[in-house]
Amino acid sequence: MVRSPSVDKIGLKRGAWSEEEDNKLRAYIKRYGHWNWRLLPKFAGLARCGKSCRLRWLNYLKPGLKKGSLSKEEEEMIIKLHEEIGNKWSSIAAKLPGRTDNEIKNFWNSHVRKCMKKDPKAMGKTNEKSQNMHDVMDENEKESTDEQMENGIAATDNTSSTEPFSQNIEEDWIISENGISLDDESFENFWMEPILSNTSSKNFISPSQSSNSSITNPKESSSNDDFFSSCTTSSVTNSDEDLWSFWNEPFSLDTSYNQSIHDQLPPVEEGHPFTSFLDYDADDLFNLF
DNA sequence: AAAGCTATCAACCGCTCTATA
DNA sequence: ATATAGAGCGGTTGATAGCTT
Repeated sequence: MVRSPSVDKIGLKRGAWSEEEDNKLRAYIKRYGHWNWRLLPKFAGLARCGKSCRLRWLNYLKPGLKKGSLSKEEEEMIIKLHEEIGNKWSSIAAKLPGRTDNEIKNFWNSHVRKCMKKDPKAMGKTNEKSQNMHDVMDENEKESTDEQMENGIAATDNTSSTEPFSQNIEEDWIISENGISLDDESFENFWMEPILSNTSSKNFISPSQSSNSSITNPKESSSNDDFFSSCTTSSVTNSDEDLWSFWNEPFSLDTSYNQSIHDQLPPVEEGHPFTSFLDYDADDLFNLF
C-alpha cells in the first residue's frame, strides 16, 4: 500500500513517510503554519521535497480529516457532484468536510472500475447519464451491505478511524476548545529537533510569507540582542506589518504554551506599531521562548 | 498452503493557475 | 506585458493486504 523508501538524486527521501517524519511535519506546521512549502522541509528538518510535505499534510496529517470508508451519504454526494462538475476532485472534496480530493479520486477510480466490470454499458454514459452509474453503485452497495449484515457489521457507520493519526493524536497533541496544541514535552522536543537538526538553518522566515523577511530564531541566537536586532536592522526588511504577523501568526494557534507566553505580556493591539513590542524588556521576552 | 489476482490508497508526476516582480 | 516561482490540481503508479483459485 505504501511505496518503499528511496532517495532521489539530490538526497531527498521519497516513498512512505515514517512516524518520526510525520511528527516533525505536524509539529512544525502547528507551530508556524505552512508559509512556504518549498522551504518548509528545510526548516522542519525533513529530507523531503516541499511538494511531498504538502501532500502528506493535506491528505493525511491535517487535523479534522475523516478516516475510514466513505458513508453511503458521502458516496451519493460524490456521485451527484461528479455528475454536475466532473473530475473536479478538489471541488467535490470541498463539499465533503474531512475528505480529501485524493480520497475521493481514489474512491471514484476504484468504484468506476468496479462498475465497469458489472455494467460496461452504463459506464459509457457516465457523464450524461450518471443515473445508470448510480443504479449500478446502488446494487453494489446493497451487496456490500448484505455482506456486512451477514458478518454482523453495522452497515452505515464507516467513520470510525483505524489510521495511525487518530490512534496517536491524543498522545501527540492536547485537544482543547482552543484548538490543538503540543504538550510541553513534545513542544520542547519540537524546539530541539526540527530546528536544530539542520544547523545551517539559523533563520526562519516569518509566516507572513514575505520571502525577504527573516527573523533570527531566538533559540539559535547567540544573544538576545541578535534576536531583537534581527527584527529591526535595516539589512532585514521586515515591515511593521511583517513583524506584527510574525508575532501574532505563529502564536495565534492557541497552543497552551503560546497562550502562557501571551498571558505574561502586556496586550498588543492590532495595528499597534510593532516598535511597542520592542519596548518590552528583551531579556524577559527571550526567557519566555 | 501457495500462487496468482484484484482492490485499495499513499505517493509521485507533470501540467496549469496565480501571484509577484 | 512578460518572466518566474510557488501552489494546486488531476492523472497515474506501485506496494501490499486480502481474496480467489
